[in-house]
Amino acid sequence: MTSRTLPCIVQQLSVKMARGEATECCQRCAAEWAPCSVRSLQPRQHVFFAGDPQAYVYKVESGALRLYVTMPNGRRGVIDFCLAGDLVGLGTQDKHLFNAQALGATQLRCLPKVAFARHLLQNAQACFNLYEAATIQLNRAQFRTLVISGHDAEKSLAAFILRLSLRRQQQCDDPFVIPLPMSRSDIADHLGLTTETVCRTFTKFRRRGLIRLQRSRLLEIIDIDRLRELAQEAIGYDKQKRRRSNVGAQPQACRSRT
Amino acid sequence: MTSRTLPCIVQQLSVKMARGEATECCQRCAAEWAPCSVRSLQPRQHVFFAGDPQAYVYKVESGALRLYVTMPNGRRGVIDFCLAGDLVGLGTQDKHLFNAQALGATQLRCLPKVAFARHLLQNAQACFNLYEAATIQLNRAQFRTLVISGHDAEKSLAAFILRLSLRRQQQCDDPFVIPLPMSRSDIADHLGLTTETVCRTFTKFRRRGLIRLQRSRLLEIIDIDRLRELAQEAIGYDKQKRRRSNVGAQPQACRSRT
DNA sequence: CGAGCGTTTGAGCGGTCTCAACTAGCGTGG
DNA sequence: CCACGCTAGTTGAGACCGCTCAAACGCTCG
Repeated sequence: MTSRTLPCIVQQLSVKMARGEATECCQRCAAEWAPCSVRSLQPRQHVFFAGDPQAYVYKVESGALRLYVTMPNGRRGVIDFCLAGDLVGLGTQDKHLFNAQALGATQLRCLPKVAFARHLLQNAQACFNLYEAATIQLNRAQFRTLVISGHDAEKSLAAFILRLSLRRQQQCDDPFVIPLPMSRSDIADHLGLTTETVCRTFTKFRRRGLIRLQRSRLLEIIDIDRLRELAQEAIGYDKQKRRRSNVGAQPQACRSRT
Repeated sequence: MTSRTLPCIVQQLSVKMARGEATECCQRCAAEWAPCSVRSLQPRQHVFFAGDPQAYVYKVESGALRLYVTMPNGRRGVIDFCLAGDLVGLGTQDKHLFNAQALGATQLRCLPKVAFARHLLQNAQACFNLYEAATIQLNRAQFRTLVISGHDAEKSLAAFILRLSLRRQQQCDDPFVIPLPMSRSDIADHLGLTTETVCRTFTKFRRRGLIRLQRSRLLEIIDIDRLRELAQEAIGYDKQKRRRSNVGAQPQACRSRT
C-alpha cells in the first residue's frame, strides 16, 4: 500500500506535536502516576467545570473527554478532545478555565496537583518532560488556529479526520478505520462550523469516495491522498523554509528598506 | 468614563494567560538571560524560517515580531504577534515550525538552546517556570481558537483589540492608546479574515464611536464597554462556573487604571 | 411499537470574500 | 518644489459559502 502513508506534513507535525508524545513523556517518568487514584465516569459526566479549583492532573486511561466552554451567547466551543493517553489539567493556574466532560464511559488517573508540582520541583527531568509535553500541545493548538481560520469546511474537516487517523496510528490502531467518540455537533463546535455543515461535508466526502461511513460513528478512510491534499491547504507549512538559514533580506517576503 | 476597567473575562484570562506572565517568569530566573547575546533586526528581517534548526530561545526586548506560516495555496497564517517581553522558540523540537519576522526595528536576546536546556535540567525551578510559561501560552492559543471559530469579524476584532489593550496595561502603558505595529493584513491573517473586512470593521467601530484611529496605526479606545460586550460573545467563558466554588472574589482580576 | 435523540437533507438568507477602483502617506528623483 | 511610484489603507458591488430554519430519516431503548 504505497500511498497509504499519512500526509507528510501532518506526520512531521505528528512526531513532535501529537499527544502521543505527551503520553510517552509520561511513561518515561511513570513514577508520578503509579500511586494515583483512578476515577470512572459515566457518559456525559463532568470531570470538572470551568472555575473549579484545579486540584488534579488527569490522564485519560480509556474513553474520551471533550474540553469545552460555553459562550455568553450560548454558543459552545469545543477546545479539544482527549483520547486515551492524553493529559488534562496541565498548568499552574489555580482554577480550570474550561469544562471537561466524558463522551462515553471513561476512566481517568488522577494525581493531586500539589504532589505533582512538588515532584516536578524535585525532579528537573520530569519537569522538562512536562515542559516538552506542554509545548507540544501548544504547537498543536497554534496550528489548529490556522486550520480553523481557513474558514473552509472541507479543509477543516479533512484536517480533523487526518488528525484522528494519525492519533490512531500512534496508538498502533488501524489508522484507516476510525471510531468517532464525539457527535457531529461536537466536531462542529470544535471546528467552528455547524452540525449541518459537518454533516454535509461528510456526505460530500462520502460521495466523492474519500471516506465511508458506518452508523455515522465509524469512519473509514478510502482515499487518504485526496484528504491530504485538502488538509494541506489548511495546515500550513512553509515551503520557503529551507531557502536561508537565519539572515535578513528575503525575496518576496522581505523587502528591506534601510 | 466610569467603567474604564478592562473586561473581567479577558482580565481573568490575562492574569494567567497573557504573555506578561511569561515575562515575569523569566525575570524571576533572569540568570539564563544575563549572558546571552543581543540581536538587532531591521523591519521585515526574519529571525528564522520554518524548517530552520531551532538553535536559540529568543526574548523580545523591543519592537515586535510576527510568527506566521504560508500555506500551500499561498494564504498566509499569522500564528501570533510577539511584543516586548515575549519568548519565542520554546519547545524541544529541533526545527522551527513557523517563520518569525520583525515588524519594525526589533531587538532580541538570544540564548543558545543547548545551554538553555542544560540549565533547565539542572534547575527544576527554572524549568518549572518555563513549564508554566508554556502552559500559559497554551491556554492563550486554545482560547484564541474559540475567538477565531466565532467567524464574526466584529467579535474577533474586538477581542483582538482588547487583547492588545490588556497587553499595554500589563506593560504599564496606556491601555487606551494602542500603537499597532502590525498591518491590516497581518491582523486579517491572524484572525482568519481579509484585509478589507478588517478595514471595514475598524471603520464600523469608528463610526459607532467605539474607537478612534489616527494615521491607521494608532488606535484609541473610546468605548471599551461596548467592545467588551462584543468580545465577550466571542471569548468564551463558562457561566456555570459561578455556580460552584468560584463565587465572589476575583482575586487579582481588577487592577483598574488610574 | 413509539419516544427521543442524533443525523441527514433541503431552501433561502446573510456575512464575508473577491475583484476592483480609489485615496492617503511617503520617499525618490527630476 | 512638484511629479511620480509604491505601498498601505479604504470603500464599493456582486458572488459564494456556511448559517438559519425546517423537515424527514435512522438508530436505540424502554
